[in-house]
Amino acid sequence: MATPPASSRDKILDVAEALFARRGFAGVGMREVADTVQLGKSSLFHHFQGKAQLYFEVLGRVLQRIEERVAPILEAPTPPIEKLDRGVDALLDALAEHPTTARLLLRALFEEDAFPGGPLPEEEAARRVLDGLLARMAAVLQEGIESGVFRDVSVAHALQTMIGACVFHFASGELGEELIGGPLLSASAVRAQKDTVRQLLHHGLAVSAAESGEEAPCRN
Amino acid sequence: MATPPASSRDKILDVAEALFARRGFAGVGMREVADTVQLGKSSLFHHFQGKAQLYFEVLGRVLQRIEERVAPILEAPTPPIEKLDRGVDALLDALAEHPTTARLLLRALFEEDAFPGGPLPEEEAARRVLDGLLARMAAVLQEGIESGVFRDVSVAHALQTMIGACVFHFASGELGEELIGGPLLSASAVRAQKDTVRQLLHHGLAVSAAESGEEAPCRN
DNA sequence: TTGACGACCGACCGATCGGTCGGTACAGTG
DNA sequence: CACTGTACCGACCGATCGGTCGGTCGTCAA
Repeated sequence: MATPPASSRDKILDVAEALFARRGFAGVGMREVADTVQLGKSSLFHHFQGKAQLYFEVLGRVLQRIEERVAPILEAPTPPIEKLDRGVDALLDALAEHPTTARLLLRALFEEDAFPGGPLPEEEAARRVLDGLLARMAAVLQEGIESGVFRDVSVAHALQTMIGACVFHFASGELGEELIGGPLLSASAVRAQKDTVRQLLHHGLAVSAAESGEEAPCRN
Repeated sequence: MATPPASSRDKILDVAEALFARRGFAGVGMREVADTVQLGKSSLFHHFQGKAQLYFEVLGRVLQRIEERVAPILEAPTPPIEKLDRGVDALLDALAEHPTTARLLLRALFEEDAFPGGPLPEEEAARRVLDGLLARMAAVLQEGIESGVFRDVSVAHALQTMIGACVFHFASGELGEELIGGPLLSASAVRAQKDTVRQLLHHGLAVSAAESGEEAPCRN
């Protein structure tokens, strides 16, 4: 339709995503976005109504990407422990795919001051995607607890703790890289983080066979 | 010295802490800080060299508060599992005490763009406090793993996951309040979060008696 | 050839940004 | 009394902010 590789609109969204993740909504100027895309600042307002709309469109796109990966797994007719396992796996994959995602989402969580002029439709759309995802995750936990395969913890608190455990690694930036001694998104670091989270949840959330009755089956 | 209840300097720090936590470094203007403290904007520059110095002084104060609570526990001559238990407890208490702390720290983690004019002394001081705290936490994990009471996981990854699990709840804001259906910092919510984290770590990180005792030791 | 249209731009707007400057009020000290 | 230092302030600075406006250019249909 427009430029050969990607439309200007998509390029703006890509650039804005990276910048908003790095510096937050208030820390990014439309001028900076425009310069990076190599467009005039006025052109941004041709594609988007304003800074806020651009921001929420970026946010919605990111949430959509995650939902596409995770939601099918949580809806599949599989036992809750498998949903948990594969859901966490898919979530971490999604976070690892784009280096900006984790930071963008955490920042968005903090940016809860109401924007002037009432909520934009893009904001509400993004919110709906997030709420749906959270509800599906909570349902899995609930199901696992009711069927006795998960410990009897508060669903809400377990969900919050789980999210924190998953997301933090990918948002920890320089600090995390110093801790780990290498890039956060290297194949090995992602694998190690998956192992850590899986192990923590398997033993920490799921009731083990040893506890529930028989012996402890050793896997992997 | 100055005003009866608290010095202007401290009031500025208090207000700045709340505002930086809510809107981030770029989202807060010196004017807004000054208005809230009911001082002229110029007066802020009498107490602090500039916005960046104010910011890092706020950050350092927060980290100091946490270190004072947590460090003694991590240094005590107690078994690692008890250090973990009581350390997490103290950390969560510290986060619960000031509603702004968790957000401020997470935001600071993202704000890693170098500030113009090289790093300020306040920035380096805050960084040293944080590094020391992280090193002590890592040491506890290392000790636990070497003595066989913790699972053989990557110290760095476990540390990151643990921090995420602890901090996220207190930073989750409106979203978290909707999830748990009440204020994040109520006594009951804090207790529930402590229980969740403790349970997750106890079973997920520590090797249980059932596992380590008789049957085949589960490693990987 | 004309006209409509989408993409794009430079120039500009009022507001706000971090920060400076000169000055006032006052407490303490000799 | 004069002098000094601290706390504080209003006015102001250049730069940048989000956003608007009028207009140009190339494309495509009639």
